[in-house]
Amino acid sequence: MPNSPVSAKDVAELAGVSRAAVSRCFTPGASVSPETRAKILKAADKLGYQVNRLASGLIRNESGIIALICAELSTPYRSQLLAALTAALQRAGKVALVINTDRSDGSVEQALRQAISYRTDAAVFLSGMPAKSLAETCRRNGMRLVLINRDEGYPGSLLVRLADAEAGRRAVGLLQAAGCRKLALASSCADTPSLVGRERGFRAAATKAGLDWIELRHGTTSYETGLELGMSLLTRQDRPDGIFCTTDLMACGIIDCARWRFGIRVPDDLSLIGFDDIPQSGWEGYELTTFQQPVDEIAEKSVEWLLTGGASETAEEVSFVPILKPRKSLRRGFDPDVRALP
Amino acid sequence: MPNSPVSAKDVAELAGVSRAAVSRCFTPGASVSPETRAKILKAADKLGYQVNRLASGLIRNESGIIALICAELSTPYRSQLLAALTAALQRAGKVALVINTDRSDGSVEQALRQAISYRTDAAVFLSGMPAKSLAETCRRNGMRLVLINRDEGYPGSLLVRLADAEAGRRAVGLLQAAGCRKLALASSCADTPSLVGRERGFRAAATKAGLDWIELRHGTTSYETGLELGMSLLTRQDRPDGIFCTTDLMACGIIDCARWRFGIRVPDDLSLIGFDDIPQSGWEGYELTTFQQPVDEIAEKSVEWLLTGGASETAEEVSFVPILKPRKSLRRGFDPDVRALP
DNA sequence: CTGAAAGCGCTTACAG
DNA sequence: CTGAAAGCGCTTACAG
Repeated sequence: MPNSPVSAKDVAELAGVSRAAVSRCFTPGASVSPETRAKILKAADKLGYQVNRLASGLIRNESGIIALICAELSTPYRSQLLAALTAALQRAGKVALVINTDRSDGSVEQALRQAISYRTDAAVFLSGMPAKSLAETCRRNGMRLVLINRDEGYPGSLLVRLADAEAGRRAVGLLQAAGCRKLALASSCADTPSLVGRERGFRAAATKAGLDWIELRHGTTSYETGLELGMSLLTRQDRPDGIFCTTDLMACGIIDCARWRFGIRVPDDLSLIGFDDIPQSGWEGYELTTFQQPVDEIAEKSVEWLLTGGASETAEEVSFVPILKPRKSLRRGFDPDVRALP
Repeated sequence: MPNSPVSAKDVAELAGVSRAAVSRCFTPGASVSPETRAKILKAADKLGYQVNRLASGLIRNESGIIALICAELSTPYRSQLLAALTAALQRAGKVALVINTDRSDGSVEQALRQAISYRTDAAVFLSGMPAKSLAETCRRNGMRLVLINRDEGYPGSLLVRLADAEAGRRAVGLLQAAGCRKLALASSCADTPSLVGRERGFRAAATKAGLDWIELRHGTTSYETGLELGMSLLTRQDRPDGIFCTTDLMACGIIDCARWRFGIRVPDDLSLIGFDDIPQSGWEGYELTTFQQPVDEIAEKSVEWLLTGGASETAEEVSFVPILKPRKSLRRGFDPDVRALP
């Protein structure tokens, strides 16, 4: 029972070649003759040899590891993005190191230090944002950064943006078109760039349309917050009949609050638009009209950039526009031909 | 702009000590005098030094990386377990390499090979199961295995089990106590050890009680399957009034199907019990009575075993019993003192 | 407590 | 195409 994994040396001996030849055999593009390759492959297979990526990463200065830094990863939207990212990474022959961050101070910094110590080729931030100095350290170390749904990029990083404000703007138009008289903007206090963008767009459009609207922000970005948002909004004298909620998860809470606590019918008495298109939005109890985050495209694009891309000095940026996913939470009678709408 | 990360050598030079001293300074338990330690720490901090875990892993034969192998990780239950596991690992100073597996052949084998090539200290299987020969290879390489909700363990591995059959059994009693006349067992065709165990327990108890029950299995383990299960079950002549569904996700589908497609009231006309206790089960539209998987304890225990534990030759095993989480999907009037029930 | 030296498993110029 | 040799950044006996 050999307690040590087989190394290239073992394979070389069995195949009767040098360790360099073995190494070449597993290096794409290196030159080995068909005969030696065959001999080596045979020996490797027999011994169950796997290249030691720790060693090769050390020498080649490329570990093949990508850090995925993320808070609250069990949340529907996050876990979908995480799944898409790990899958895309795997298809590209890379591997994902998942690091949780929590609300505590220094948590993202610590995550990034972990990433650095494993010499990950890159770090993808699904949430949170590294301090500029730390980002600089990463870049010096040849580590690439992709920032998803963040405000600003850093030199040599990829910023993946979503047209959040645009969605907020469109929500106002859609709610109006659905015949809503009293609009509300519901959000959490998380103040992430995504939420802030959606809120801003809503405000801009509502202002422009000369509308008077209610605005409410509460707690964390969760289902429970949706419930509380619903409690506040739906007990008001001037109860809104059209709500744009910055997140599907919270919107589900509002719907449940409306339906089960107040008997308010969606969409008859209340129209609602969310954002994200989490799986639950499609469930029959919700049927939430929402803006879909193109999770797969985001993942695909991020990985593609990671793979190619000379480390440019400027911050690169890609933008996606969330696609409206019409379901049943907007009052009927509104024109289903969405393209014709604002 | 130095494009190479700082190494122990740089720190040693700046601090005026040997590279060995620097290494010791970052090795718990190694002997360094307070003065040299201070000098080194200062220099390291100034340079932004981070120990290269690739190199230390190589030399110490311990990478600090744990592979988490998992299919469909964006599913509510899986993503919760994944979050718990990564968090527990981080608290222990380890790091999680997340590998997706899909339904395709050889997918788990490939995942495990990835893990081996990164010389992960261990692999945790959240789903799927490695072939015995591969498991043996892992053990020879000093890699530990933890198998969650699997059927059998391997020598030197930890098997984490849940009392699935027990839950299935209790479900029958609870449904009976709720006054249900016609029971049904609803599941997917996934045939995982967990599902099979729950099904078996149900059957055993129903048989023992001399009950006649309907049994239906369908598709994958998903919300959509729940919908279809509902369609089949609720259109029957002898429509059941009590269902044990092996998974909350599917149970949510059944509830929605009953409520929105047939106007069947839960729990008045239909009682339901699920399994997992995913967050959605607590949402107001579901209020599903279910058995809770102790996700945090499972994660905690797994990591603890990973940290301690001489590699014993036998397969170790821990069992958890899922806790009944009473909500509102069981018909009222049934004794809320759950302890008194079967 | 400390440093010089050997070695982990690999890759990559460098000759041939 | 192939091998001998140097070197990646670290740790760990081994002396002192």
